[in-house]
Amino acid sequence: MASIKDVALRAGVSVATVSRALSGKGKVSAASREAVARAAKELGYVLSYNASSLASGRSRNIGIVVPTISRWYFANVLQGATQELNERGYDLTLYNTSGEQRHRDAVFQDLLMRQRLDAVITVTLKLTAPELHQLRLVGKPLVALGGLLPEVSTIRVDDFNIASLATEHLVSLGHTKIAFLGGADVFNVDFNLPAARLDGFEYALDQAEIAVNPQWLLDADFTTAGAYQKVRSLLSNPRGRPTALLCASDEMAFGAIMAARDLGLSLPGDFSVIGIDGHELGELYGLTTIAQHPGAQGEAAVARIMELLGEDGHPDPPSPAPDQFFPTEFVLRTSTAPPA
Amino acid sequence: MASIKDVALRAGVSVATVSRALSGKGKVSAASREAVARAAKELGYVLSYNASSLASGRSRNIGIVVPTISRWYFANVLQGATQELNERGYDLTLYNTSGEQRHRDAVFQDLLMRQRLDAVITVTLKLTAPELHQLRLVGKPLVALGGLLPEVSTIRVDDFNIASLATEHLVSLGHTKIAFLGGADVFNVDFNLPAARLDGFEYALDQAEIAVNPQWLLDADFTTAGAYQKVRSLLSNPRGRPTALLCASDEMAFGAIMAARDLGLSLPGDFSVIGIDGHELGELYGLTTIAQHPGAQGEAAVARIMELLGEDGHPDPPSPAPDQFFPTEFVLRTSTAPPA
DNA sequence: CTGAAAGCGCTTACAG
DNA sequence: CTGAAAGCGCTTACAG
Repeated sequence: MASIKDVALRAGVSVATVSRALSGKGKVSAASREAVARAAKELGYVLSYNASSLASGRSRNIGIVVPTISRWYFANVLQGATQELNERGYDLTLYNTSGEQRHRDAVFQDLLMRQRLDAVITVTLKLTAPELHQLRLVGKPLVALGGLLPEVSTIRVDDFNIASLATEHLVSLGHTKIAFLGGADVFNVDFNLPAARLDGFEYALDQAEIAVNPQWLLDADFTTAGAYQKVRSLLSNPRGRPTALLCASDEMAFGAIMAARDLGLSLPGDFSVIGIDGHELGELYGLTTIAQHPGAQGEAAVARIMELLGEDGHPDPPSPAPDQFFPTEFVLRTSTAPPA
Repeated sequence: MASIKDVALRAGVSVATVSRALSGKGKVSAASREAVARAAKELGYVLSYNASSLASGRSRNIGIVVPTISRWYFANVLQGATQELNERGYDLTLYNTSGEQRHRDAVFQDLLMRQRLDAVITVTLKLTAPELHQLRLVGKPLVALGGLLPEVSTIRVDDFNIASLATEHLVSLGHTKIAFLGGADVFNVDFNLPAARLDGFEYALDQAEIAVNPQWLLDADFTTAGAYQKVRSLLSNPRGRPTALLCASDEMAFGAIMAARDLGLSLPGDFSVIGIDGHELGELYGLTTIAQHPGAQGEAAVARIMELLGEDGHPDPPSPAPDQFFPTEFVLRTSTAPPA
């Protein structure tokens, strides 16, 4: 492969001039610039990122750490982040801790440390003190998506408020027998995100002076199948069942709807369901939900990283200021209605 | 951050010895090895991958190019690939062409070319001649997942056979009025994968001497919602409807099942559905399907890459690609039964 | 088994 | 505006 020397030789200038011409930094005469461009093109030259990074200390490479990939929220965050990074000419190095401590250790102790990254985005991961310390050691910008980390730039939705709003919607429809399906701690994702949503739920009920039935506070594993089982049991209790349910994720809400239908209940007449997420399938299910746009969150995380890197050459999408919550959207469909 | 020099100084040896001790290559006395290990640990030393790569020509970094992330198959391929790579101490650089030519060009013309990778995995992408040429220029091992590429090591399932098997299953149950729901070309994924599955379908019907009804050959966009619309129309045709349907993906099969139910049909009594994929949700839907284990495919792609890189990481003389089909699995559940 | 030294391919003060 | 040169932090023949 052609190196910068070959280009310099062919263009009849020094390597320094080639570097300046190609990077656009520093003054270069129009003539030199053109000669370099031509020579580079003729030789099919592409610069070595390793060499460039070593010399300049900048990698144009962002690391992103996720607890899993094959779940709706994370796949969509990645989708948004990759597109935005691609747009800016950055590479993305993907680390998947897979909820396994062994993988997680490997990521934080080895992979992340190797100075190949300009910055790091963590998604829904509660870093331990040693992990945070490690990252600080490396001295790279860090943005946390989906949860609060001490002294770290964070992008997140207002889980408490989302759950409270969803609950208020059910209450305003006239429901008083309302259940909550939260998520158990999975993937080492322990931001108490489920807890914040549960708090919002209880707060809204409290405001409406509706008693919380502890039997109707459930947990599943954030999957459709897991929710199906729980809700099926919930609705089959011979001592009575709720008329409405708030699910902490849309995927769980799908399972809830399937369970209700399989039991012969008609929706929303017999049973109202509201989710949280904004999953594409929600439309088909007629699911009322609160959309949180994970793709846009991924983009926002990248935009914030670029700000931190001082890379403001691009018209940044309106990323919320550091201490604001990422905006969400109430989507009314047909899975919620007044109780029969 | 501590550099190799600092370690050498502290351990009282040369940088060459440090390099050899830490990499495990070359002879080093036990005493030196130990001194180096201790010094490195005390200083919290991690080597610079950029410098290491530049000097050695090896990156311990694999590129993977996907047409999208937020679709079941791709998310699961990535899940498998990241875990396997993590296990081996490799980084993964993720490129998402997003089905947009602009992104695709950026990936192939720029990002991929920058010599930061040891090898490349492409997923369900039919590379153009220039793209293949570019990749060859870089001279890195290449593995194609999900489709056949000329002179490229390939991992793929036998789409023709899968579709044929699924069709035979319906035929063996006694169905003669069988429809097929394929996938339109999306994401620039144009391996004629849908075509291969259609061919298998038609072949099996032909073997059974059952005529293909051209009205029952449908296309959707591989999404549940898209399939729902198509199947709803299919089943509402007043001139008669099929008693069974083969869907080219499980996600589409879910849409088909939802459509049939919404029309008041009972499954599988009135209508049998079989999918292809092995999606987790299939269990909940009782979907009979042919599982293709994308996570395992991702792992297999990584394993093949490692073979191509050779044990010491240097490309071996190209051995003939072991062009076997990736194994799939027939999963019988309750969505298929003899026609009423 | 070990070290001095060349070299990987760039970037960037520095001096002109 | 331009070039010579030092340096980024490693690896790896080469010679002991």
